Amino acid sequence: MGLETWDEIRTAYQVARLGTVSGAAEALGVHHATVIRHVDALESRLGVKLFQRHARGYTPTEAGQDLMQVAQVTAEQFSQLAGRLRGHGSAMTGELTLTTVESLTPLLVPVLAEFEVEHPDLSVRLLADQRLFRLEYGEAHVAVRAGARPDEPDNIVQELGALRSALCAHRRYVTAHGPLGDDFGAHDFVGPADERHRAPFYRWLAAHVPASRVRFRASDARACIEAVEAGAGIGFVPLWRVRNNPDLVEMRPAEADWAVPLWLVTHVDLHRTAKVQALTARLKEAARTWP
Amino acid sequence: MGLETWDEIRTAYQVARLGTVSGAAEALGVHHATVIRHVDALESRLGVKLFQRHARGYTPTEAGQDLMQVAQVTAEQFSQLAGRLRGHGSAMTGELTLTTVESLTPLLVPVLAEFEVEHPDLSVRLLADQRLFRLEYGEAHVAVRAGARPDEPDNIVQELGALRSALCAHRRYVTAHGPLGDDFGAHDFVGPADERHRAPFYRWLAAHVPASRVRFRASDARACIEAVEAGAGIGFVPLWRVRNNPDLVEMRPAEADWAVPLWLVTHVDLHRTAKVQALTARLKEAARTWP
DNA sequence: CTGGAATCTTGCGTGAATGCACAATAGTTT
DNA sequence: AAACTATTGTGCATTCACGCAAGATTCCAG
Repeated sequence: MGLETWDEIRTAYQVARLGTVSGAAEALGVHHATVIRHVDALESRLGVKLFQRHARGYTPTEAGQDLMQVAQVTAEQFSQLAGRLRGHGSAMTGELTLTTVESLTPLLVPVLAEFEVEHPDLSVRLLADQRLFRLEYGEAHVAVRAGARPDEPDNIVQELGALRSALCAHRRYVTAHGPLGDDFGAHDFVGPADERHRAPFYRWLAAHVPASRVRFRASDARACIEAVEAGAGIGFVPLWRVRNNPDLVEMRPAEADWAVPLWLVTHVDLHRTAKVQALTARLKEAARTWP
Repeated sequence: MGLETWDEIRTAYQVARLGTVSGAAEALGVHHATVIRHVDALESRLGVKLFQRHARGYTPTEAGQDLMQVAQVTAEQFSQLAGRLRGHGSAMTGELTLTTVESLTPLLVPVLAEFEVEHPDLSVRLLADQRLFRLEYGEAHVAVRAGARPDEPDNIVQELGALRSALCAHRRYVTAHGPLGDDFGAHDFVGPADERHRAPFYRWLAAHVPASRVRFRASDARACIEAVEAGAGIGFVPLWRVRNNPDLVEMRPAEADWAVPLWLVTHVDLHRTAKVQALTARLKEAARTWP
């Protein structure tokens, strides 16, 4: 209680610094009367005289000099702060956090690593977990989402290509069971624990493959892929993973219907910052080279 | 340019600290609409988003966190300042300057020395010079003036007794010239350089002693007294000085008309401070013991 | 000593900032 | 699932702070 109006302190500071009400008023861009009222209010609330008034101007008392010194430091702090804050919008410094689902991290990590090298003052953080990190609370600047188009308010959504998958199996499985024809009865499949899974390729699976032929089921997408790579059967594997694993055999090429759309999501408050703009541009550029 | 409204920074600080507009509004004692408007104004003027808005509250961005840290320091500084400022009015610390004419310093010095011992945190300063120090510009807190009652505006004037003088001479002079009767023709007097001097005892001198009998004249009061003490003739010497000098002889006792009134003057802005009150009380107490 | 310049001071009218009320949204609890 | 609470967002009326201008005082110069 006492110094709750910081603007009045600022006014008193200018008066103490310049010595006259008129000078302070000009420096502050306000009227003399306002300056006088601010000082009067401050003094009466504090119960202390800050200035001695005379016809030549205002001379600060000891209390006024004390206030002036404190306010001087404050003014400098705020000035520096203003400079830094402008930078926050346009400079490439500080942290930059991207969140996504775990299964996409192998795709994103190379892009992020390259991006971090290009911007040394930027500390890039990748937040991947089972749970969905929300942008609203400032946990991340950018999110890469898969599946249905996000439509949360205050979020800006951009297309980021699609994640195409092929029906694959380990070459050991192929040598044992032969290629995949139109008859699925002789083959083992890998699928989701939940038969009603919403992913487009799993809807295709449920529609075209008898449930009895899905011999391995897992709730986690990564587990399903690893099962395929271990030779448990035929399942959907993202094309980028197929390229990196020579032991995998494409039993049926990727169909357009199986593609899972990817979305680049940013919070509207952060979307215009240079950092976010640079990263989203980089991600969209990289997405064009994805299979 | 940018952070000129300190109140808005204070508002944003509370929002960043408490996380919600409502909480900040309650802490600040204003309506939450005001808080929103302050933050909006600050952001639009800076061109930087300070907060991410969501239904749970406001989460500070990096810029907002930066502002919060700076404002936190400022808030603490101002809080400490407020404490100190209250002290300035009621505590006995810092400087305390008293100004007077040179001739009164021997009377005041003992009182000030005693006062300084009683208040160790107080640094007492005595400003005495030929020129008159004015209280208006903060050069001194208290002034002791002699002569006509000061009537400068914004100054508080209190009576401080009177300076009584007697007509004295050195005992050598008395042995040489004899005592002072009603005939002044046989005596030598010491008087002011300006015959029309306004001091009451000098008016008496001009009225009762022929100018030709004033054999020694000096413009400085101290010089006149020293001339008397040196045996140059009969002159006016303050009673306190007579008491301290056994060589002086009172040729004619002090008359009430000769007394020079003393005034205790303080600036209205500083009059109520504890320091000034203590000193003026001490001075008035000491004045009662003066001859 | 008299005019002039600069300053502070104060009453008055206007406008911008504030408070209020209601709406909308999301999270929480029953 | 539904009611409840706590939050933000916005249009409208009001008030308070601001700018303006005239007055008062002091200091300075000729």
